[in-house]
Amino acid sequence: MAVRIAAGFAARGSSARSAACGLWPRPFSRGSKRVHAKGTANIISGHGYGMINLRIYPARLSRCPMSYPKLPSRAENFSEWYNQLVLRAELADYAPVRGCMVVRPYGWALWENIQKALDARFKATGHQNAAFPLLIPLSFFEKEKEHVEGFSPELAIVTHGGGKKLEEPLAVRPTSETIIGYMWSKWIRSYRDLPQLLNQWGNVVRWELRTKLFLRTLEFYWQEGHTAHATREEAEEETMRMLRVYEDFAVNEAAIPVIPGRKSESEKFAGAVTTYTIEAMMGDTKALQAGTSHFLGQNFAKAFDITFLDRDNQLKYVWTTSWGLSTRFIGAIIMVHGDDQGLVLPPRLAPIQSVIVPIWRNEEQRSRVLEVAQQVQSALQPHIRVHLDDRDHVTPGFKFNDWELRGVPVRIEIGPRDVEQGVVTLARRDMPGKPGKKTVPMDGLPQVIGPLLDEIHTNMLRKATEFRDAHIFEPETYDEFREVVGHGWAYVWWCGSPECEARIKEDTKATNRVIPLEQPGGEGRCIYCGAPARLKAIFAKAY
RNA sequence: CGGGGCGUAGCGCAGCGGUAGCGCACCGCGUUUGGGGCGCGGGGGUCGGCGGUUCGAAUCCGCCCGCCCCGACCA
Repeated sequence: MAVRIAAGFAARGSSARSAACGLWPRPFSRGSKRVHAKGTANIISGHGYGMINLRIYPARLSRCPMSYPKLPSRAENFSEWYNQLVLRAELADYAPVRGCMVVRPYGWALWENIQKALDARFKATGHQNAAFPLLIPLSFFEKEKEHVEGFSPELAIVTHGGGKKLEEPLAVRPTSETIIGYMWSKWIRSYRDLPQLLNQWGNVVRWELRTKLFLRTLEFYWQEGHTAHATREEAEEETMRMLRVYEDFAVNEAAIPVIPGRKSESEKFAGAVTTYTIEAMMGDTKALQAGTSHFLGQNFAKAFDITFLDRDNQLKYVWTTSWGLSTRFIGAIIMVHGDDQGLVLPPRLAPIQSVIVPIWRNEEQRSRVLEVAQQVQSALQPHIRVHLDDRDHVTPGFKFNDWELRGVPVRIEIGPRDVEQGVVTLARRDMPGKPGKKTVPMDGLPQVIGPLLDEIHTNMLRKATEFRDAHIFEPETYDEFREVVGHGWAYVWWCGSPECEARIKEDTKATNRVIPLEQPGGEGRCIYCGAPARLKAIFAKAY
């Protein structure tokens, strides 16, 4: 069993400060003391996070830390646009450790709203939350062959504790199938103990080589659901049920259209029998796996000896599933909806759903306008997450840009003219400029704002869907295929062979993203080899 | 780890042997405020680190550390 558990061989000496990144704050770069054995993380401090359920939307966001000339446009450099937007909107920042990020209050508030929306759905489908430890005996990873092969290269390993070398190294969890499997083998005796329907909110560590804020960081936050069932059918149903939960969440909370489907053998989770995904198209047409649900069969049951005595008095292995959605999803929200002005947050998840920007010319107007603004704030507070921007050291124009950068769905402008007439001016983030502006009476605002947020949600979903559909192509020939994966997705017949996938990847960088659940039926010819094919799959470049 | 680009004020940069600079941001005062206002004044630096060359190093040389992009691996 020559399994080498190597933690990331962090690119030592591999170059770089940023040319491109010269534009934003750099992490500390000095005073680093040498780390121990190459490839091992030595001391890990757990990152617990509390279940903070107060409704924090920062009472007063600090001003933009950077000089603020404009964001690069999406068309000119999508990657730069993304990096700068995350920093400027104060969603996250680089941590002193390569590949790690700090999620700032505004970003965390967004994550909390994601958590709330998902958690409610998990509870509604019968799951309970629990917490398993961050540290897992290294030996656990050797029990399931594919799992160890998949995860070994990216484990962070703790070798010392309390000043001494540990007898058995501990892995910082990259996912919790193993530790949960171990516990289930203790807890499960009979069919009466099934199903086990658990979920955990937490953080995991995977020693990735190439990182990007939210999309791929060494440590990330997520939810991992784990269930165990008496029968295969029940476990398969669970896998699909949770896939549909993710789909529902993406569409109805985040306004992100997704394609639910199955992953090919080469793309599936290490240790799964079948992996399902919700696949989303980003604004640069690249694909992103936005959530996954795995049918694990009896692989982990056998590795961890999770058995139960069934009604028929036979000892059987359980059937397990796992499913997860991570802070990566925030990256999806940014890249699906964002525009050249900045974030466009889906109203149901936005930390601040509406911001009030008061406008005045002199002291007298200031007090009058502010008073009205506060009344409007109070009137809206029971209904929506509203923030009054009463900063007086920046101009209204600055605030407009600032809140647009931060993606607040609705801006409420209140100036002397509005006060005079008993109205407010609303500006929609999803419709820049005059078309998105309208004047409404102050009185009816609480009744108007809810439907407006819904309309914005619907409009965002429609736009994202139209964009996606306009960039899904059905090439007939391989030449056409090569051409379209440069600027969109290719929806094509595929014979099912891993070799064709591998060749396509090597040739075009496009991978098999998803085999949609919804299939046209019939038969075609594999886009690569021309053999008879019964499946249509989506190939695309991906994050 | 392979290829490329880099490290000077919070951010972006100039300076490239002779006292550390500019723009933005920040602080104060005034004036402004319906789409990133303006003026005046002010604070802020072990020039990534260590060593070498030199009368003198941000600048030349060596080693190290770190960052970003592309590639191989991935939620």
